[in-house]
Amino acid sequence: MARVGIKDVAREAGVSTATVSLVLSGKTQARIPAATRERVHRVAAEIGYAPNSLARGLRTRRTHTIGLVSDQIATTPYAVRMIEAAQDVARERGFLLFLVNTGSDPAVERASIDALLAHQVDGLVYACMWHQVVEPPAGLPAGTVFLDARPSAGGFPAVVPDDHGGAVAAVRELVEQGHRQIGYLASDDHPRPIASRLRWEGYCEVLRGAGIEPDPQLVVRVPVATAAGGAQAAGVLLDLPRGHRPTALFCFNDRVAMGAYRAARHRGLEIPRDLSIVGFDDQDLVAAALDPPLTTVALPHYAMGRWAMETLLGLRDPPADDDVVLMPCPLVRRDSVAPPPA
Amino acid sequence: MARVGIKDVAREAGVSTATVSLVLSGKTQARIPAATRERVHRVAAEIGYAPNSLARGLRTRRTHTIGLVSDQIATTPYAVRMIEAAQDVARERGFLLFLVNTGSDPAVERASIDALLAHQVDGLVYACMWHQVVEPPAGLPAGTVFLDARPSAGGFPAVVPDDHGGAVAAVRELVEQGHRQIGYLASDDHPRPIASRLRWEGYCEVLRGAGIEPDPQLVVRVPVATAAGGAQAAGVLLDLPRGHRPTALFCFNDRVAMGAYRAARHRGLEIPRDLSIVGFDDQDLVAAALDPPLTTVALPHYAMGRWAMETLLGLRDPPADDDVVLMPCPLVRRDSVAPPPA
DNA sequence: GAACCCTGCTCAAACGGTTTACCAAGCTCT
DNA sequence: AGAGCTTGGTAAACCGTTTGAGCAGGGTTC
Repeated sequence: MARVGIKDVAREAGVSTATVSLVLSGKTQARIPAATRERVHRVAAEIGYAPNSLARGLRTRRTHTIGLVSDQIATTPYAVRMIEAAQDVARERGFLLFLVNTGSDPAVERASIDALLAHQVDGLVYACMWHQVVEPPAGLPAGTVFLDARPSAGGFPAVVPDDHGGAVAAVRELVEQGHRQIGYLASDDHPRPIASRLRWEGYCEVLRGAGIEPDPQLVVRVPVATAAGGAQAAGVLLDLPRGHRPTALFCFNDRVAMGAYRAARHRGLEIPRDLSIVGFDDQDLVAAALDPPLTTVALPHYAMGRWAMETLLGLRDPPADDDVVLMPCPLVRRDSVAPPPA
Repeated sequence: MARVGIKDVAREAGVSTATVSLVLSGKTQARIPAATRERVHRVAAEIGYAPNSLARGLRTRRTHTIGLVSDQIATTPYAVRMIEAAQDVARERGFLLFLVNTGSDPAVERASIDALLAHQVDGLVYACMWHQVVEPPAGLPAGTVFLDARPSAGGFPAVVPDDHGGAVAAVRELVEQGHRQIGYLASDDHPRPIASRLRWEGYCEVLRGAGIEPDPQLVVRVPVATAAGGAQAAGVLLDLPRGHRPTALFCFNDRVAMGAYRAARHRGLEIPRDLSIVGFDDQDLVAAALDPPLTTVALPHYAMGRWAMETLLGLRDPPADDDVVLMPCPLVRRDSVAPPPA
């Protein structure tokens, strides 16, 4: 059973393949009377014509496919929203998305990019699951969009979360409630130095703005940003002598905050009465599920994913060269912040 | 700057395009001496030849692409491991993966499948993010593999988690510790009737096997399977009069278990001393992060994803028609189970 | 009545590979 | 010497579509 092609339609409709092509691809400027158009459409439907995008792509040099290469896809669950967003935009515009997960292996990355280019993708998104600065692999086509990653030397459109701004909002929330002694549970996790540094800078900036000199004793690095690490790190801050102990904790992320909850509970501290906590990431699985629900800063994964695909498809003006777009990270107020105890 | 093609290589190497094709596609049975092969390869590398998979696919009728259409991708974070697994297998075999997220919209689903077929994918995976029985859309090519979904009328290879077996393992763990009054926090969430029913059946089976008649009072449906719902549902069981109150809780999933922890804590019950809890799903973000870490049943997302892609690519024998493969759900022992209080 | 312009198409050349059939030259065997 | 085999290739069709150039025939204009 041979596939039915444009020439079968042409034969059945008594026209040439050129006409069929003209009609089916909706070239309205071609001078084809409505009667013929209708006949072609009818025949095509009758005999079950299905187009072959390969042939079309070969001829037109546009495939309506986009490649998305990502370092990871499943490790940080909510980051997958970026991929969802990119896919949504692509689909809305009639594009199909090739998804590749390189596991951060440069050889795989190379091979994947080559395979995608061999498949004549119309564009590439280079995504990371955490905000990182990356050395772009050689041979990326111009116009490749960086998602949640900034190319070390610029030269590509890129979007990353505004970690600094998010931290400012978070810490300002605490300061406005009257806190003066605010601890920061920083990450020392391998791949996320920038995010932690930017958040720390935002933290310092707000404190200084409020006339508080950041106390180095109040920032502790958690070696691996999990609940266990957070519990331990929070512990050292909560065990500080009275008067030195922070009344609020700004946590590198929600998992660390989850650990901070545990540390507080073990010491009989009630949140937010005795201790205010704000997290980062808004992983709703943990942030909203904590008791009390955690005030945190949302990472704009969906917005970044959309932005990336939209600029790739030319639906919005790309930023000036070497300008990295900072996507706002909104504060999500829940119930873990209150004024400090008297 | 025209792309360099096979004919450029041919010209530079002083051979025909046929020879170049033969060499580059590694047809070892063709009688081409090593010297010529080497020359072709060298020239190709020198002038930066990059193959065009479209042209190749057009001719060979195989594109080395697979389409994966999924109802959702980001809602249940760890389910994305299925996609990762499928992608890993595809990549290992030199296949590229088209990812489509339909949002459960039949029109989008239709259009997406048509687009994938137009792109001449070599195969399709139809995936759901929760174990479901689905009415397959019309026009799915034979051999389409169902992932975490069973086609209502059979006819396609399919793999789903062995919810029943997982529940048996979970409840047996409790029974073996000596529990006799075991509550079940069931789900009434809209899209997951099968999973909850199968787990419930496993629960009943183990109890009966141990000579315990399941007590309808001890199963409570949580309308929406979140921590909040779980806390509420667990509360009704924990507030039962002494002697009727369960000593252990089997939870539909880890989020519900998280709520059960909270309900227990509010009532001054210590886990596992006063109450044993086992979850389901092994969402490590919550299961491993709870205090104490939660004993639960793992959903074999990665294994199912691999299985799906492997059978699609013909790397393993497909099951007999209408046979749905049940992937084992292993019990993950952590610290939330102990013998009942004396 | 010649020149020109519409209208409604068609022709055929791409696009970039793969593959089948065939060929020329040289050697071997009888 | 001629048949037959081996070696090292090549020619050309083919995959399914798009698209620029062109053409036949009728109507209009000057």
